[in-house]
Amino acid sequence: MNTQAHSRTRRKSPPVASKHDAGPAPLPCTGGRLRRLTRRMTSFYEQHLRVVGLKLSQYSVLAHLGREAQTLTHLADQLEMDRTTLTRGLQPLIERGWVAEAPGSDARQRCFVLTTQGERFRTEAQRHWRDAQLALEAHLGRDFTANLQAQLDQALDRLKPALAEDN
Amino acid sequence: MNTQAHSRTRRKSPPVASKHDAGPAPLPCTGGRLRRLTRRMTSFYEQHLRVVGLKLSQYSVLAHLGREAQTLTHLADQLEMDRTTLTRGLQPLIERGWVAEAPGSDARQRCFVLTTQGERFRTEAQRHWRDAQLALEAHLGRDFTANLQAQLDQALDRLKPALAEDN
DNA sequence: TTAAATTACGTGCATATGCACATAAATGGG
DNA sequence: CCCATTTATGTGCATATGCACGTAATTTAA
Repeated sequence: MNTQAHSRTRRKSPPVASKHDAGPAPLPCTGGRLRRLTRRMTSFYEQHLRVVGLKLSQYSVLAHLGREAQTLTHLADQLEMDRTTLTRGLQPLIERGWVAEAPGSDARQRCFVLTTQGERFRTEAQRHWRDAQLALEAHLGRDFTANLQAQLDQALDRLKPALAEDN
Repeated sequence: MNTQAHSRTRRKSPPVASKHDAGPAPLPCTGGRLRRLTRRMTSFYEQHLRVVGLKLSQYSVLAHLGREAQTLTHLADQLEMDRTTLTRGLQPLIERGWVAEAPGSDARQRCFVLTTQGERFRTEAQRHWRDAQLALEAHLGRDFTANLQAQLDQALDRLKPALAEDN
């Protein structure tokens, strides 16, 4: 399924370091690496979540929902994701009956809660998420993972003001 | 624009650790954090790349292209991204005249090169990318960034076999 | 109270992401 | 030389991502 059968045979012409090579060996881009790792990591989690038919993002949303209704914007803030992304991301969860709209105090806002069914489902999904998390930790090493996690959190924290700085 | 005005008023009921709270404070998910950080970081880079109308991913592709034609699959391998994602991602770059298709030895494969125009453009884009990278380093701290980078690379490396393990 | 500013949201657009499936070209046996 | 397999790629589908723009409800100011 996962066509990862690459780089098993050296290409015929050994990569000479010509100035106009095919791969100019780009300067290290932190953002690029991050995106790469995210792709792999997401794929890793989703191998476990596949049995419950969830994307990692969807699990994240469920994990942040509860029985107390939350505004779309509030939830988006919690998840630190774009509001409009969340709007669309909630759709499939609502259709599958895991999330429902609840009346809000303000006529403008849409409030969401986990349904009873959704709560049950989340518990099940959580087991698979946990498997993934544990598998990941086993694979990367406990300490390494903890370290990485801390590093990510710090970066997240330090990056927070940057986005709002010219507001 | 960035509606960061949240959590300014405590919810009426102080967050008691009730079992059914709105935000159940999900267990730490490395994948989730990674995705979060990627969103922010990407946004950071793209603030600088906006002037040249590039997404970070698009810059990444340009940065990995050269005058020597590369197969789609080969390029995808270099970028460690899905082949089909790249297929579509190349489209706008071709339309804008930065990338061109080159004849390949095999009738099946599509080969791509940077055009002369594309090379010029990439140089320009690279200046903005560099600004972003430097701004990032200034913001997070040199050492921190280097550390993070190393951490990401290690994770990337350790995660490589995992995906192919059942192949 | 009424008009202006603010707030909460939806939608269109352009990409990013990757899986399942389909196809054509190349290759390896027989 | 023909067929089964492998290889390189495309496409449909379902989401993810976020910006620009538009609108309705609410609040604020006059």
